[in-house]
Amino acid sequence: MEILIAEDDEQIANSLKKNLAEEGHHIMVVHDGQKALRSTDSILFDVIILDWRMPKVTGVEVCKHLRNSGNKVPVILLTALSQVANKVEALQLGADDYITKPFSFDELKARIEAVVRRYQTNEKELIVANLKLDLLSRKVSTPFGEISLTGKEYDLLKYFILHKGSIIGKEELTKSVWELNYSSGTNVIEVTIKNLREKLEEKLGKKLIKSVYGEGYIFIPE
Amino acid sequence: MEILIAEDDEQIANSLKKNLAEEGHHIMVVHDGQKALRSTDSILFDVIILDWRMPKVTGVEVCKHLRNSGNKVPVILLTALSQVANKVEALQLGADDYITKPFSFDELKARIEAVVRRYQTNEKELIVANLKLDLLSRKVSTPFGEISLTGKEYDLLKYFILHKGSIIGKEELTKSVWELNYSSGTNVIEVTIKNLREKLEEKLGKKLIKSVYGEGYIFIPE
DNA sequence: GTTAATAATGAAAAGGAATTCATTTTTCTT
DNA sequence: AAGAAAAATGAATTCCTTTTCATTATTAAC
Repeated sequence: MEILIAEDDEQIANSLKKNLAEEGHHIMVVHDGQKALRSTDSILFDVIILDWRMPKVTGVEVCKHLRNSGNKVPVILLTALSQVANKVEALQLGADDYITKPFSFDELKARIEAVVRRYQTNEKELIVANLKLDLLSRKVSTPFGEISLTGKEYDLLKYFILHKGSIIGKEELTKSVWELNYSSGTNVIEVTIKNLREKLEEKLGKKLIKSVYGEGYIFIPE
Repeated sequence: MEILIAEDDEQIANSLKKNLAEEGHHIMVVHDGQKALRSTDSILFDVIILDWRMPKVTGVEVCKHLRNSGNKVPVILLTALSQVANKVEALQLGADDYITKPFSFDELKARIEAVVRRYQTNEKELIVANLKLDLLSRKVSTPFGEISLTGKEYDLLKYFILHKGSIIGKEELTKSVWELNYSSGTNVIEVTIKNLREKLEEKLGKKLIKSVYGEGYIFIPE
């Protein structure tokens, strides 16, 4: 798992990094909220541990920014015992959990597993390579930002992702994506695929949908 | 909301019942784990508060039983400060959260709202009265057939259902449903609500969305 | 290299969703 | 009861999505 730790106390940060790395996770540590936000712009983490009090941008502000940007990565806040009232605020602002210092590593580990399990078993996201489809909001995000797709483009992309690695013929697409709304004798499929390709390539810089002459298309994410 | 409290300390139980009832919730209190399990057999709760230590069946055992039966109702465990190691166990056994005594009512209230919100938004369907929203396909079905909604109408209905029983102001709707696409100085909210009302009433034969003059709207499914 | 079949492209048209507008109705205060 | 504020309504307009169209490009067969 990719874990981001934002903690300005170096002793705590190092201890967490060491213990979590021993569990086989990939850990990135930053020491202020601004760097935390910058990291989330280009890396998809599985969970983020945020200290409450940090220089420049507080943990709560980081969390708020993530949620406002539509980023649902699990967030655990580390808090001091005195800040009870703020815990209410934190949960309301979108944190998945918080832990009160001092805490045991086992406790943190269990909480990480719990929030990640809830996140992963949502089955409400399709993640492939650098693409993440949120199946409820129908938003498509990448490390380079969100891709704005129309309804048809979204349905088409979802179909491709669910059948990645397989050649999909045009007739299959008419039945599965267009359903009853398809008129034969037009090239609406080619046009829609072209538009989807443009949007994906603009963001990801590579071609994910390949043509197979006379047979159809195949989605290869890498 | 229907809330089950399983707590053998009568003082704590009564205090929680009183405070939560004042928030408008329906509270059932039992004093041991066996009665808690029996209650869950016949009542669908929105959330369950379980004390860790209880006669006959402990809170952890109740939780374990629920999860083994496939019951995903949110569970919050109340624990004493000394029982850190068992907290790990509790989360791993499927508790959604726990609170360490002593705690403030505001903290409990916030955690209840957080786990219930996650529970409600985790499922792929929202079911309320005669309406069922399929959150993936965005189809709305009733016993009398499917209701064809536009994207905006669907988002609006979903928001109402997620906040049923609460008055929702127009400004809140602009921020939550329209987000950045809202132009002040128009009556797009009123028009969209009117269109949604028409479709719901045509199918269900009753008015679910009520106006509160000068404040906003409230969704009451029954 | 040529030809036919298939795919891609730029632009326009069609259709539907969302918003705006003008007016009417309802609600609350006085 | 009257007037102001808020909400609802019918219809039109605007905007966006989807499809259609004409043309060009690419691919495969010969």
